Amino acid sequence: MERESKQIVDKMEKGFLKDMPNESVRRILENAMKVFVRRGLAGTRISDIAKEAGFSQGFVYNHFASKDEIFTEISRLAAEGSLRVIEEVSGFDSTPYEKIYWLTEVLTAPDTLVQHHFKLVLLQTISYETMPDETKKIFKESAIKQIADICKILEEGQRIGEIKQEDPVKLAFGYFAMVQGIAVIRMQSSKQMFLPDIENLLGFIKK
Amino acid sequence: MERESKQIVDKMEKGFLKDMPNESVRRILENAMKVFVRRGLAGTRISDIAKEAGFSQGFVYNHFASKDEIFTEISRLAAEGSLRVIEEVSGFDSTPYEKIYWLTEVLTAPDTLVQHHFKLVLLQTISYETMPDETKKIFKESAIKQIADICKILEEGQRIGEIKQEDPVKLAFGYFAMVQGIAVIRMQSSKQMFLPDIENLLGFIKK
DNA sequence: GTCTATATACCGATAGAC
DNA sequence: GTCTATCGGTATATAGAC
Repeated sequence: MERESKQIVDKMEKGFLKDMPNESVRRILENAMKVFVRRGLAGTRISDIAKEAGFSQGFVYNHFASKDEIFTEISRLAAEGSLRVIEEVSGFDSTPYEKIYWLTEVLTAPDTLVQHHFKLVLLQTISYETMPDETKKIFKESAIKQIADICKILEEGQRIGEIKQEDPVKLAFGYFAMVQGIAVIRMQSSKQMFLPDIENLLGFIKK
Repeated sequence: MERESKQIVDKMEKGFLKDMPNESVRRILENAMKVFVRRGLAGTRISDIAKEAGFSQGFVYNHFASKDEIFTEISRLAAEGSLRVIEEVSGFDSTPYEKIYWLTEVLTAPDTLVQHHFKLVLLQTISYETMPDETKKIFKESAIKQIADICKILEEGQRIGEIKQEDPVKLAFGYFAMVQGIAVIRMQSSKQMFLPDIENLLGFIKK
């Protein structure tokens, strides 16, 4: 179980790194992601990103046309990575509840691309009006697909009596509320984390 | 039960309105709170706040010295209101689980000061570096007190066998993760809300 | 009390040097 | 390939009019 979730996380991080035109672009995106999450979109200066990546301010514009373009690119990568995880787990040869269990392990693991996705979703949520239209679209579509994928697993679980008999959409929303909430708590108390075991957290889903 | 949670919410909103030096200040703060949550701290212009409150841009400076001062004042009010709710519920003449149940009802009710508190906490979390030092202090102290208050209720519940026998700190963190998560989901899908009943959500706490 | 007009500073984006 | 210098726009905060 432990090894399995590590494998998924690995596969994701690889997905993030591949398809990068060059090393500079990778370094900019990787560091921009960190800074955006610490300062918000409007609060992040190009010079902040440049500094974090170890470049000069002007250099960033050799690879990206604007701050929004960087942010959009990051959002796309994070959303794709996050979706890939759910698909990965869906394909597992195990029971629906086990799939959800693994998924939770991966989604709540610290310092992963998925965590960044959650953070970007939060950013999007909490300063919606200032977001580029493109990222609004990206996150919306990604959210719909995620809910749908989880629903599929939950419904299968209900059929074999593993999951509580309640509206699967409600359960899926509740599930994401919990996982998002954990991401928030994790950001707030980066060092000490006192959270119930996954088995406990999933109490409201299990039959 | 229904009436009770409405009463608490009412009491809170009153707390927010009272002690305001004058109507203009109240209108500015009330509208600034809305705008900050939609645009973030850095993304909000003084002119945005003024517009939302129906004043001119310059007028805001007759009552506040800076954007940070407005934000700090709002944070203080929200944190105080949120703490007052928990204290209110703690004083109820009912069992610990019932207290938690009511609290959840209040904390997840839409369009309340508590919801704004959650949103401001999210803002604080997701753009920490750009926050005034004063608000960092406010939210940190408020969070510690909240966790402590919840712990007290949970421990009492464990003594009488109503609450699961697990580290109460862990349960409290899990509880706040869930409630925060619900606030996020609520913001994302303002119209349709598909969430499991409170009774279900509290499954991971109840014995 | 409330608004309009302005200075001052900062940041995003460009252009040009090495 | 990377940096420095600079322009132009925008937002904060102030000052002064009604």
